[in-house]
Amino acid sequence: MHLSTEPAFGEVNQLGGVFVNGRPLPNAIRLRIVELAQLGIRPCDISRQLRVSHGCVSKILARYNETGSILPGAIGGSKPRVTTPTVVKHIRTYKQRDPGIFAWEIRDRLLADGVCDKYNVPSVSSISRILRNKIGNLSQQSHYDSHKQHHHPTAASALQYNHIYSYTNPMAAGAKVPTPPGMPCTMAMPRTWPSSHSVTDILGIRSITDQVSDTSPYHSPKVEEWSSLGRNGFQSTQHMINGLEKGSLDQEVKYSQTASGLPTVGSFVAASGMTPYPTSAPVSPYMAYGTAAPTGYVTGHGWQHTGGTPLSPHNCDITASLAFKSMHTAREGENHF
DNA sequence: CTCGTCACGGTTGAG
DNA sequence: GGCTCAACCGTGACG
Repeated sequence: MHLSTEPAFGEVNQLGGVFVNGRPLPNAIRLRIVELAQLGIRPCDISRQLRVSHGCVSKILARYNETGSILPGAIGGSKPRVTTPTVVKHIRTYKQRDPGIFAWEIRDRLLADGVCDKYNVPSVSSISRILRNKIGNLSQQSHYDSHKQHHHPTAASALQYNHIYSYTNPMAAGAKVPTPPGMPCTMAMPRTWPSSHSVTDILGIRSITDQVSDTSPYHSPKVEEWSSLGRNGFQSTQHMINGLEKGSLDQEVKYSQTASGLPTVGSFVAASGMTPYPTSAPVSPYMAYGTAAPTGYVTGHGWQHTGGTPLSPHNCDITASLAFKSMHTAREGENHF
């Protein structure tokens, strides 16, 4: 995007829809795409209605069909080459036992303990980085030992994810992971590499600090991370709706399509209980993406019993039709160390 | 007209 | 702390 004076407010595509180059569409829109498709609306119509390129609609639907997830894949980062969860865990342990331990000593111990061999042992600098970035506050973090695997996005942390362009997504979007045929999964892993996308996730440390003061009107969604988070913690289904975190969805409401008359929007939209884009909404390009939408939509998808969970205050008729395919299966694909 | 695909310019984040 | 690079993104165009 060309920035003249305006920060990253997105661009407008040929259909008049707002998008941000390089960033995923908001979950609310992704979800709507899937829902409309399930209502029998053709992709080309969905594209026009939501003002999302048909290529994108096609991609999202294809992914949904393949993985059962509407979520985008994990962006950025790289596959841990040496600092696998196991390695990190050991490093953490060493550090806990001997807070004064040097990185090189850790390295030696990793070798000595057979955790790594000479080919995959992390460099001293890698270890230092891990110590610095991930295990910095051991004294306060030791409690993670007991339940790091249950670390989940709490309401508090969820709040941190409230960005205009936010996704909180506990479950991953996992496009890449080969979903076993006939086993659609909403929680597909975003990456093929083991367990977590980030070491921090492995440690159960995360989140808030990363997200905190982010005032950018268009801040990164960081879905990816949340995906990772979710992998460990999405058990806390009470916050989730169909793999989406309610809070984030609410926020996504802000994402907007510059609301002004969509040609056919009315009819289709009505079908799904969606209100037309409010034109009066406050005006950041991302505001006001149809207030009713996300919450209503997401609610009560199959994997949470469809019948209006406490989570689905706005439960709407679409619910049933949106039965997200066999949800819970996914974790099978997860690697543990 | 519809839809699958892909080059492109972009962002992200672990290493 | 900055760089690299491979992952992902949605658009737009082509067939």
